[in-house]
Amino acid sequence: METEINQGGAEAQNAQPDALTDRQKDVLDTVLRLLVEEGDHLSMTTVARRASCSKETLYKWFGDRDGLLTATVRWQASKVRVTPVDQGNPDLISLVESLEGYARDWLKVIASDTSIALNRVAVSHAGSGKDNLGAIVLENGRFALAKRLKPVLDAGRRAGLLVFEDAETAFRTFFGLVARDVQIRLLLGDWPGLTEATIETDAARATQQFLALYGQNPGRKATDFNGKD
Amino acid sequence: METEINQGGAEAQNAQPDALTDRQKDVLDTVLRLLVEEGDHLSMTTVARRASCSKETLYKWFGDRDGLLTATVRWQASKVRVTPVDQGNPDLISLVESLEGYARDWLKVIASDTSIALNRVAVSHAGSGKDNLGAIVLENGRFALAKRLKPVLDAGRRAGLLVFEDAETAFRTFFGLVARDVQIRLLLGDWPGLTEATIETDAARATQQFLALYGQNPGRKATDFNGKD
DNA sequence: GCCGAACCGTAACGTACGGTACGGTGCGAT
DNA sequence: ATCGCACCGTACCGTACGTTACGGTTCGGC
Repeated sequence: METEINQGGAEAQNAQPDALTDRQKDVLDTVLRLLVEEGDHLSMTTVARRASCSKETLYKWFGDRDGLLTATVRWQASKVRVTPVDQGNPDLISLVESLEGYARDWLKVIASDTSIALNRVAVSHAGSGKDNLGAIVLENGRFALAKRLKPVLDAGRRAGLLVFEDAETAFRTFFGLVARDVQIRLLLGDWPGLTEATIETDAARATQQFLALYGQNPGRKATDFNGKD
Repeated sequence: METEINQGGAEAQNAQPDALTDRQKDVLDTVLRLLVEEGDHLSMTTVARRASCSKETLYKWFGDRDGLLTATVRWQASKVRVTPVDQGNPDLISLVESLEGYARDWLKVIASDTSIALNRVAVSHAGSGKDNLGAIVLENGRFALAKRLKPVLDAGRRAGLLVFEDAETAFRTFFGLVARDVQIRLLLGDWPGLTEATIETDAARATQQFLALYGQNPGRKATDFNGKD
């Protein structure tokens, strides 16, 4: 191990996930596991023991506790990164499949232990602005989803299958129809009973509802609320 | 001051908000203000100093730190309790007004500093199950809204204005259309730009969308997704 | 005027934890 | 062989904070 993640000497800085040693990734995976188990309550000593490394190494690599947490969030984010694929001119079937797929994946993500744990610590830290965990989580969660979904929406509009003025507003409606109260309930410790089966039907229902609102449909004046807000 | 809130001697217990002295309410209001200012980071010493009371009194009244936080959440919850009014046989105008009103109020609540602070601390505590702050917040937030809204939905159905099979599912859709990504973004420190004006238009948009999905409308087969999920 | 209860302010205690220092080990380079 | 380096394990330090203890003050009841 020759490189330190921190730049600038004494100050803890951000770590590029692609510049991580395998060993460092192991440590961050341990932190993730620990976060799921005991939330933000983890101590540097616990991390060091569970990761079989010394605290000195932790501080050398990640600067301080916040740096370790930030690197962990970045590391998890880098693991789920997906490249958006622009579909040229979809038909209704493929559009529905696409939307349902995104809805399914999103529900699976927000219902996963890791996502819940990460969002919890990010929410806790969002209060006192020491770090920007909230921004990172948001950037790799909700905003990343929007970036991947908007090309699909635009393609649907170009193909005449969707009617909307502002892709952002359309996306946020889709987001609301998919997530509903699930995420906040999970974060607050409630268990809305998300199984594989309900995720499937929820994704289908959200997609159908979205199409009912934004689908090209001569019988309904949808433009009343499809504009920018 | 003669009564202690705790029952059972050494253990910290829950406090009925209606059995609170004015002085105790003052203290809890101070805690609320402090929570907004510095989040979960508040210390008993800070509370005592800001509330001009002794730490001994805090512990006598509320048992321990968690008891104080729990009492604070309960106290805030008791302040916003509203009695649901069952409307007999509404017309479309009053139904729309009702729904828009709930949407407006809900958006105002989740965008308020107090709600954000309270939800943040509840989310933090939801990880390690020491207390049930998450359940309390949920019970007085999302579930209270459902309890107040369902009579309205049922009345709308009885009047033939709404078509749905399960009120819970209909409510969750309404919830999703209103809240969308607002709450999670606020909790994570993002600022989605909720002003009085946008809240107004958002509430109207959500209501229109909800009516498009669940409103009685001959031209559209809505029952495809209006069932129970 | 006196007593006791409730309360304030503060000092004190114990502990947990973030952060640092230091001795020891394995290993590649020379 | 041995030097340097990255790392492990652990002891250690300082501090912040939850919790308790205690002396002093106010105030209602007799």
